[in-house]
Amino acid sequence: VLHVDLDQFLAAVEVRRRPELAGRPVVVGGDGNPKRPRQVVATASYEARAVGVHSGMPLVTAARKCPQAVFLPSDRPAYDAASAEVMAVLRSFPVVVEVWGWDEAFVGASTADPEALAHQIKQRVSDVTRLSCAVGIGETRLLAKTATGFAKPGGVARLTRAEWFDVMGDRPVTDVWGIGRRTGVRLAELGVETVRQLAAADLDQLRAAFGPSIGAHLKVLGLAGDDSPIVDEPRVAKGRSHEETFEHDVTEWVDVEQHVARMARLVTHEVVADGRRVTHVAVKLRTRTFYTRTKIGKLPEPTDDPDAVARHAGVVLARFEERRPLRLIGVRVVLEA
DNA sequence: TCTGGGGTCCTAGGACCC
DNA sequence: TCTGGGGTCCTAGGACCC
Repeated sequence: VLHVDLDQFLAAVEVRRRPELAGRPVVVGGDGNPKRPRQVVATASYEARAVGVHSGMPLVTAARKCPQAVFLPSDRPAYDAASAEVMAVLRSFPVVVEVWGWDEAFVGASTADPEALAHQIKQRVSDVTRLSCAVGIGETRLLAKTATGFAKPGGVARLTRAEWFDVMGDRPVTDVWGIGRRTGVRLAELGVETVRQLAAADLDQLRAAFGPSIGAHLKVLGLAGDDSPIVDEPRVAKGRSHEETFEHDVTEWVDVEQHVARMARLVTHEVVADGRRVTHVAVKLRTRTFYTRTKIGKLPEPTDDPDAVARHAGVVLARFEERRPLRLIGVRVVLEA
């Protein structure tokens, strides 16, 4: 398994079309205006990261830490296109390519010299797209993905099963891809803090605490992952969503209704263009205090009619009893298989 | 650090039925 | 009718990822 991960992807795409930005701290996110609140960093260039700017940080904070940075709006179509370029390069090799988001892919290959293949991939991606990437190599997705962390930026690294515990064994479980902060806290309550302890943890205890599926999965993660094959079948979308955080809270309920109807029609148009039909529609609301609730309703029958989805979204919205000012309104549709 | 947007998967629990 | 067990469908919410 090779894991290919583009370096500072969004920032790199921006620098590619504006070469004068090379070497400068670049911060991509929101509408590019760091004075406006309620926006966050999508990607920071390495120059900006060097002074503490990172993904998820409010733009306002990033501007304070790095006033000399160039702030740019997030340009989704540009990143979609750049991502497609990179994936096409990967598919030009005799390998299986499993796309994993905008800027990552797992590559399944049969080769005696994976390092050589990794360097060829890196070289061709660079030649064709002028974007750089890191490549991790391993016997499982998790080993390859973990190796990429050591390869960044722009390198090649390999992590074998045999090396797993030497490298990861004493690290906190949250260093493992797929284990977040919450699970880290719950594992700590069971006395499991390191990757080595997770690998040795009692399976029944994990299952009792996390459920049969997740419990077993956690132990597998502690053991460097399983060797489930890389597949290149295009993933069929399960749903589509659109949400907006407003700079100023939406206080009038009629405005909330209009936003919900607009977003419902928007996402329905998008999925209908892909030949899909909508089975459920969900509405998400978030107040100023970050109190967030979602309600979902099933349509009487699958539909491709944006107005029908908008009407049903209105019915779901009406089930919310509290009508406080909202910082976020969102709509998600679930798609017929 | 006053906290985006777009996804996926899993679990719990209630309703309902036999 | 002081009351089992199993199954399915549905919604709410948690958790994680990029």
